Amino acid sequence: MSNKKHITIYDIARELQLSAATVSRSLKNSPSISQKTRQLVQETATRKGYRPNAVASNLRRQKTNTIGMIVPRLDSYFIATVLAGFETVINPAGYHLIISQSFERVEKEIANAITMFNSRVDALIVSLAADTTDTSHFDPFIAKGVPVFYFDRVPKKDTCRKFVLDNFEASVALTSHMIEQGCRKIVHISGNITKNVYNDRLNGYKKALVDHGLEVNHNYIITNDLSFQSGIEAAEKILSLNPLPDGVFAANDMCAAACLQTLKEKGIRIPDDIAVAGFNNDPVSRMVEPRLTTINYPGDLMGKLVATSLVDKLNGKSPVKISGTQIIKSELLKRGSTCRING
Amino acid sequence: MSNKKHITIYDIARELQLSAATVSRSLKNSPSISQKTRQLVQETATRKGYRPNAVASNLRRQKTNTIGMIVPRLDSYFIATVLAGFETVINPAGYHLIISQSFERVEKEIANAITMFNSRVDALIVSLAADTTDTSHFDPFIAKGVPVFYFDRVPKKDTCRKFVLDNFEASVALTSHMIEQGCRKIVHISGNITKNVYNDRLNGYKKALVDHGLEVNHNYIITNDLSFQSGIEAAEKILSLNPLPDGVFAANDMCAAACLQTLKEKGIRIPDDIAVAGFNNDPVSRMVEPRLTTINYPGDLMGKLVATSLVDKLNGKSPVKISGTQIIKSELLKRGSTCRING
DNA sequence: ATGAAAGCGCTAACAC
DNA sequence: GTGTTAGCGCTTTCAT
Repeated sequence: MSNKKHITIYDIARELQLSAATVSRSLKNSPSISQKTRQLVQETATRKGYRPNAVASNLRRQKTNTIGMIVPRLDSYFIATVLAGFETVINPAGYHLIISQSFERVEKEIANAITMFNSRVDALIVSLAADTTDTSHFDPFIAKGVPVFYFDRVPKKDTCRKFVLDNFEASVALTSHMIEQGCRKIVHISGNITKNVYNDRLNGYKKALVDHGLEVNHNYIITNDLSFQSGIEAAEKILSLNPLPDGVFAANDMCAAACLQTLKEKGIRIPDDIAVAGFNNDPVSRMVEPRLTTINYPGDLMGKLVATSLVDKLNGKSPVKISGTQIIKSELLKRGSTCRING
Repeated sequence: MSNKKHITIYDIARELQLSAATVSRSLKNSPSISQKTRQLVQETATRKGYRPNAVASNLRRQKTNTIGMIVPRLDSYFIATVLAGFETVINPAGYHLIISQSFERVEKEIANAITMFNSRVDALIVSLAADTTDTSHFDPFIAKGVPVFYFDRVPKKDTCRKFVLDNFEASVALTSHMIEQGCRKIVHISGNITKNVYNDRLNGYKKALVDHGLEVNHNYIITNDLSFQSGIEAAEKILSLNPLPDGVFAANDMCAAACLQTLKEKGIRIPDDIAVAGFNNDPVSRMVEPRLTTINYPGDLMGKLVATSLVDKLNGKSPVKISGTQIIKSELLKRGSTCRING
């Protein structure tokens, strides 16, 4: 913390011949203190370089005004936009954020949860790690009445508060669009299907196929970690399939883009030979050529919704909703990588 | 923080007919407590669901074991890799991280600095906002002996500890490579040149031109915010130049990629008509076609270096270095967007 | 090997 | 309008 001494309210009190209580009240502009005293205290505080000790205040108030957030990784455009939206709401409300990454591993997620709990965050926001199936490491928060909200990667159980995109509907819309463009043999590249987001996308894909009288071919479903590298490997696998597929729908843009690029390098024409689509509307979706058809995932909006709902709850403004799922409408962005008709 | 009650060491002490001091010591495995008592206390703590109150401990110890980090934005691949590297070093050392974003604005950076100070972070790591010129908002940390380390976007003054890439040398190497590929009229797209990173890149570009007997044409230097959108606008500006440039070196990959793509759409052949290069080795650099020549910016390594140096200092293992700059070697990645010879 | 007591800096009843 | 007092939960000297 420091080696040199901090100025405390006692230092100010002594100098002004006042009690610590008066100083404390003046500093927070309590109306029970005279204008004159308040101003005097505030000036003195500024002059002496007083900085309130939030640690002491937090201990005394039993509140930290800190919201903890645990996310799989920070290097995702979607997460970054959620964070941006989230902060714009909670900061004016007097809260700040502490962020940690699980790196997609439960053990780290558990460790982070413990740290957050011990730091006495006022609320916890979580998007689950890839291999998290059990969420009992968040139970202590619930038991102590600390709100735990999930977004994007949420648990199955419905005794919690969740914010998700309409992954299923988005996937149906996207797959249907590909079918309308003439695709009949569509490969789906999925992530870890124990996660709602990937499972819903997979199910939406299947539903659209069935609705259009197409068969679900299990050889056409590839599961990997949706990374850049996996996109390249998926492309190679796709090229080895017989008959050759005429569409690829990957569950994120990074993987879709890498796949598209690799297919092109192998001489496949996009979208004529194989149409390709992604998910998330990540900046990379506009970098590849042709641009990637994808689903707009409004992270900023999601961040704001979660934050607003949370702040309302922390301020006791909303009825205490322990559970409930808020579903955010997605938007299909039709772009060159799937549009055979208008090129 | 909570509405229901937390278990404290007093609860354990009462149950076991011990003093709080003994419980506290047992919990941290102090050798002055008998094995038997220690084990008993630990078992009881687990059974009762005891969770140490870090807030109280921090207040008492005058140390939070928390490192604050202020970055311009989180939606940058480089920053994300720095964070990943940083955490892998500080966590095992018993520290955790609190992150906040300045969104490239000083006012937010100042507000974040105040919050970090009041939260009594044990150290502060900063990469400056675009419009930060004065860094006096970090003085209170210095005054209290809290280490402040800068990385990437660092202040000019050398009375601080900094970690940077060899931006100047990297830029010289990249520009020279373009000249060797036959470029004679190279446009440079720069960011805010009050920032070392952009200023150094600009100067490296100029140096390489001069070294090769080429003239620095100020119409060929475009300054913007290096965003995707700015890349598109820069491309339009470039196409309006007479004579048409034969090379573009943008100070980051996102802008370079957007520019490359826009140029291509306007019928320019890359690299034959115009060669394009970026900076950072962001994933987008491998998404465009041809792939973008760029400078590898090892964020992971930088994060680890900063963290190691900081942990050493916090543990008193290193001589107290108040200042000093550590320069990290970059690497030129020659790719299709500039290579005319082997295409 | 264990306990008593003080105090980190702040806030909030409760007094007057 | 201001002061007194107690205490948030923990750690640590000093005793024993």
